[in-house]
Amino acid sequence: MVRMTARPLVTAPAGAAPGRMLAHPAPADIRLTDVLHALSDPVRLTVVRALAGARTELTCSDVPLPVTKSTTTHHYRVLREAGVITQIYRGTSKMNALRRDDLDRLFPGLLDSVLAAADAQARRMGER
Amino acid sequence: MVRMTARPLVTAPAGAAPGRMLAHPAPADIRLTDVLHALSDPVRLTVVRALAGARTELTCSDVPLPVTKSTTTHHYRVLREAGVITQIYRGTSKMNALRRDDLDRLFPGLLDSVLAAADAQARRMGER
DNA sequence: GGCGTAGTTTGACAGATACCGTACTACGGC
DNA sequence: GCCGTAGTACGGTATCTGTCAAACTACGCC
Repeated sequence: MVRMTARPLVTAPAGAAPGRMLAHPAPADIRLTDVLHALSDPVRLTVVRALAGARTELTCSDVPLPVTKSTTTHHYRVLREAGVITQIYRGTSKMNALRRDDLDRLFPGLLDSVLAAADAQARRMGER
Repeated sequence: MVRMTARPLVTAPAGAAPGRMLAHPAPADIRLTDVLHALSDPVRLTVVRALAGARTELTCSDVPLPVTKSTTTHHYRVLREAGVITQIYRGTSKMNALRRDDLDRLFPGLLDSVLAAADAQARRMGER
């Protein structure tokens, strides 16, 4: 049984100022209910689906969302704090990526089943 | 492509009064975000896990919860309205069951992966 | 340095939510 | 009919949540 690190993760570019550091929950602190809640919002589900389909990290503005920039900031923050994504500043942008490895290790199959469910839902909505 | 029924489902014992009828969303009206939200609450997740583990329907009070009866009523209602469970009155009680068939048809694998994730989380919390 | 852009902070708002307590309804058994 | 129990409606509370607007910070480019 491997004990997972319990220290919060911080991402920051080299030589970054404090305002450019982003705290993330350690894997051991990621809670299923927080993850499910983060994924239960339509806007955030759109973000996660986009990240899942991308070959690389995406900036916040790479994903068109039907809300303002400040609300976008809020949503990405929820995802980060729930442990669903990592974020790191790069220049004026912020790169986002799914914490696939962590999520798959903690909750095997969950992320993929949610993504598949979202695809199914979108298909159903699209054809109605 | 089979079009699913769009009419809300109503459960009621034979010859029941209106107050004993319970409306449920039709399968086509079940939304992934509503399901995920319903499952994202610790109390409701406890209910769902108990229902999943039971061989038969359970009454509301069969599942010990750390909240009052009125809050219990609220939680079961959220689950029903999200399409996660069915409820039907039987005498003074209300029988609850997971809508496994509907959920598996709409979102294949989702319920099982959430249940497995909840098991994993509980194991982790139990051993910490 | 100025400018434009990505993203943030702050405050506000309206609505939702989990929770409780109280009084109530409906039922089943005696 | 009475009693006990399962569950509900209602009102209230405190908190949360998604959203916006406005002002702001940080960066990269010229």
